[in-house]
Amino acid sequence: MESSEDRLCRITNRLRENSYKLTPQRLAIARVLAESRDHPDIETIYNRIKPGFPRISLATVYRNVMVIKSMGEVMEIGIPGSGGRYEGNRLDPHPHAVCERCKTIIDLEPDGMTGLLESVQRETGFEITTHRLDFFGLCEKCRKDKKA
Amino acid sequence: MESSEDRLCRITNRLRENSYKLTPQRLAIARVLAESRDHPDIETIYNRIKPGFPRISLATVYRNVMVIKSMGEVMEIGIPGSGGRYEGNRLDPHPHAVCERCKTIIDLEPDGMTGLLESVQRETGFEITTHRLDFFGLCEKCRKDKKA
DNA sequence: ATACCTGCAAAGTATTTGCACGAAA
DNA sequence: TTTCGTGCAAATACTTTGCAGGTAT
Repeated sequence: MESSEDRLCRITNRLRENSYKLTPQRLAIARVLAESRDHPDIETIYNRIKPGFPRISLATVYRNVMVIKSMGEVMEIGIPGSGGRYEGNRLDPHPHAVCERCKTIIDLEPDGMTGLLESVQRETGFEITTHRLDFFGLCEKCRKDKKA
Repeated sequence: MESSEDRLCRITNRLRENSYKLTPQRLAIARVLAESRDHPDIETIYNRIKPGFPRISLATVYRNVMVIKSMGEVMEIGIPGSGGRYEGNRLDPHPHAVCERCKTIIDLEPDGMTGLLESVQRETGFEITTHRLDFFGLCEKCRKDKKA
């Protein structure tokens, strides 16, 4: 996996390329995305930034995550019954295991998706840009907690 | 594929089993779900019912889709940047091709997912209840429209 | 008769937008 | 200096909830 620093560099380069100004808030948001090994939602990102920027607003976080997403440098993982979750440390589509109880998201390794992808393009006539493969269920911890 | 009538029967039976009253509005919502070959959102369901029930409220549609979903008789397809979409005519998880421009959703046939599923359970310790595999891109029509 | 449902309006969430001031280039 | 970005507050969109009257069983 690319290092957090590499990811951050890449994001800031893309911001420059696209003539976005490198404000401290924007950089802080990019850093949180690049460094996160979990899959934070907007509010979590906001809370991680607040210690360094006590006056930052939620709107700024929304705006900048959207900017970075529009450049394709962060992926949104939408899970039913909760706001968007974001993954900025890797950009290749890969499967997730989502716990429906505690909302934990675990990254899985991609598996022969390419063959599948080609056959979908052929069958549907779609030009496929990305995909998602997510498994839903209960993680080990929640299985135990439920019994107790 | 199960016929719409079979699907509707199954849903009404499950409603009875769970002691839900069979109100005309509830039945109308179940029928729309059972008959839809597309993937309507709440408002679309509402609009399809309105001709027969001009005074039905959006809240009733929300409530009943939720009831039917809680019995596992309709699947929710969440796509980023739009409200929930619902699929009531088939219950087996299967892949979709989603057009990011016009939001059309096309059903695909499931493909050797079971092997993949087992290895995920083994690797993560999750108890997997369902999954989703969705491909995003541009449908043929939107590809042409974009060029024009 | 009873418990559940409905429509309406109000309240919640989550997210976006208008604006005046401030900061990056 | 110019253009863009920020924080704030208001607006929007989507969904849920409280309630009084109505309906299925």
